[in-house]
Amino acid sequence: MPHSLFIDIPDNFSFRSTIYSHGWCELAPFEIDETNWRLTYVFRQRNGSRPVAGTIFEDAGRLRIELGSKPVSRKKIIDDVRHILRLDDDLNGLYESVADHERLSWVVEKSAGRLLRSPTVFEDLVKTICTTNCSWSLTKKMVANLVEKLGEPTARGKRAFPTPEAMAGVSADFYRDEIRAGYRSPYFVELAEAVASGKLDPQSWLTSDLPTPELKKEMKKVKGVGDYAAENLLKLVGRYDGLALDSWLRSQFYKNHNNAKVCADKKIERHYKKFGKWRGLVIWCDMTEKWIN
DNA sequence: GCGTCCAGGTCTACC
DNA sequence: GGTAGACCTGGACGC
Repeated sequence: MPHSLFIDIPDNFSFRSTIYSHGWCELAPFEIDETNWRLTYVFRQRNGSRPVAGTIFEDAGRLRIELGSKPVSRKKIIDDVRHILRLDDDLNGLYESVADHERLSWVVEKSAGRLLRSPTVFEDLVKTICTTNCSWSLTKKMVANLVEKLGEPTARGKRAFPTPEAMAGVSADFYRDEIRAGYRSPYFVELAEAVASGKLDPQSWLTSDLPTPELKKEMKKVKGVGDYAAENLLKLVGRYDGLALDSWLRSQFYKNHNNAKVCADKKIERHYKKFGKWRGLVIWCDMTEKWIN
């Protein structure tokens, strides 16, 4: 007998647009079923209890979470789902800024703009470092290795994303040899030790009062986090005033707005300047239109 | 089969 | 503050 939880769907929310908003749905312990439009994630639980896998899908106008076993805390699972799907984000400002735009009005129609994220900023931070200077296939492999080799198993064998403590418990050689993380290996050891010891609290970035440029500086203190990674993380904590330009985003801009010719980042920045604090989200929606539509 | 390039960049040393 | 060179990995590509 499955254990199911239900969440009402808020206005301006699209389950499909959200779970397919960027590549995160392909990174373990997320799994996406594009045939039936279901998203599975392995949730950590409180009190040292085993993680539990949950599959999220739309069911009669609500979101249903079908769990592999009875949860210790229903509230913890629901809070995590609300967080990863950005159910409580207010994107009215984004929609107002693109509503009359010839090329971008679809964002309103499709209720796009909610970027899927992990339950913890630590997990998003590690995953973001795994996206730097490598192919997407290698990113997926590194993250899958982290989950497979360091994640705690559910009763049925799926695994959660590893805790900072678990990641701090292995050496740089382990990251090199088992995770295939290459030069990122010592970065992961340093990061995990800092978070496990309480010296660094990435979760506090969600509610930080720091202005965005200052918060970005804080993020860049983490080894392996540069401009792109910090701006990607800023988006995941709800700040969209950085473009998070990477090679993929640049190439898409060249194709869509510059006759496939390379141009300086400043030109890209000028193009989206008018969208103000929403510009990071606007460029992302603009470049991923084909994914959603 | 082998060498080179480069992908959802960043760090360090040097100027 | 700006820039060159090094850095792991693994898939794609040319030869």
